[in-house]
Amino acid sequence: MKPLTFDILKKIPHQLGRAGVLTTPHGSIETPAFIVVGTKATVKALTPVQLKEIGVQAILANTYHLYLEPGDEIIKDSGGLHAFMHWDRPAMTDSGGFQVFSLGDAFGAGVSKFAHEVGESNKPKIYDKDFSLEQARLAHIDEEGVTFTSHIDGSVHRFTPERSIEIQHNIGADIMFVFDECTSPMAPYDYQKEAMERTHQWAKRSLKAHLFSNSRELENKQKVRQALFGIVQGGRHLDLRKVSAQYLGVMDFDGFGIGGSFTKKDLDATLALVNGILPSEKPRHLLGIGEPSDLFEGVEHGVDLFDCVAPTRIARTGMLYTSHGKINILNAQFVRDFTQISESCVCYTCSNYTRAYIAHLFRSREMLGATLASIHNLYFIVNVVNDIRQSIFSGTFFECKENFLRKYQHGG
RNA sequence: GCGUCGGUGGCGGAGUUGGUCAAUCGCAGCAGACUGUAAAUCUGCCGGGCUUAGCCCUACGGGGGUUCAAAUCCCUCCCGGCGCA
Repeated sequence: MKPLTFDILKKIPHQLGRAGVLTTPHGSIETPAFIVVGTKATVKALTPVQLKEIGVQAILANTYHLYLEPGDEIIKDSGGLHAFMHWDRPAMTDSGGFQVFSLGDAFGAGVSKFAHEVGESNKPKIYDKDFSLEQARLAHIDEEGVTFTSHIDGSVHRFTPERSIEIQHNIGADIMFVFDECTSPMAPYDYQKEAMERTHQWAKRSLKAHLFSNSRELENKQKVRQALFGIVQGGRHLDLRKVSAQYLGVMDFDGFGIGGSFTKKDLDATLALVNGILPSEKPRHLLGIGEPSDLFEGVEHGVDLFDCVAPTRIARTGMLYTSHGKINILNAQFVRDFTQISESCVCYTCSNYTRAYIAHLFRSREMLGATLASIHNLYFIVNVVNDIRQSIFSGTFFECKENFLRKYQHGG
């Protein structure tokens, strides 16, 4: 039996995009879908009840963080991630692969999921000439795996593909990801290639470890309920992306993640290429990307699942989505603004509170501000994707995209 | 009234063996950033003006003085705390 079934219900004509239903042991996910990030087995500032009220279909937790605290054994002994955090809908775990990047190459370097075009400098946070980023970084990579220095207490830990899978089995999410290496967009071509090849070897090892564990579980007559996604890498180079999609696409994964860092310019081309190669009957998850405009591009080019920290992270610093673009609620102009955050939004926050009130909460550092802002931003993003889904069924994807972006990007 | 300590930028509070002081730092304020969460975080600005990695004004209760040079020393006045009458 498979841990996952994926039914494609409707396609965007002449495009890779589609709408479907992904069914997991904890229920189904209507795709395309926005998966909410809950790194440490909690979506920051929100309760599961609030998440459900928003319409969140699934959450994504993180192997590295949960391994460090509270420890995957504790989660296992508590009955697994779902029981531990009281979340009964689908859940996924990222492998810790992204931390290879964020605690490694990206450490202190000011780089992230999106590379900026030339002209916008990525200013390193550390200017001291004698300061070695190489020494300061918290992750060191070799062929076998990655050695991490805990960002919490400085203790040293070792992740390999096999170890990541073992930890993810303990955590027990419905969908897991292979342990991969996410490279910096600044890295040279040769390194991107080397890292991609290493990621491919790790994918094989992850899959093997997963299947081996599964076969043992089956002998014990326990039902295997976890799915595993491979992760396509290749940085910003289309030739590498092609190789990666071809290499992983034929492997026995339940679905695929698309990882790495992009520029706004090369996201489209990369997705079109990769999703044109990956087997169409399996779900594809664009890892870590989810600004509104990215969602339209992603769906158009065949992405089924997204996750992104942006809506919750920026919410906690007072940045809110509106149909006319983002606003910083801390700006002076909102102090006496008694309208709702985003016109015609029917989320709990917009239904009951004014911009002036949210501004007051943020200015006085009241924690409810983070909660109300997170509710709004998640509702906004989740429903952008819901609207996209509906537009696929009604055959109006491009009208939907144009209408949304015209208002969102130009304030019209 | 006498004595004593103190009056610094919106606030708190450094600086008072004179120069490297438009003045540490914190708060408040004004902006910016954030895309598989080292993030309820981080960055910049924050007396005025300009051709803003720099320059020019006005500034450390008011006034006067000493000095090449004063927030820092002296005189005087005003205000506040405390003590004594």
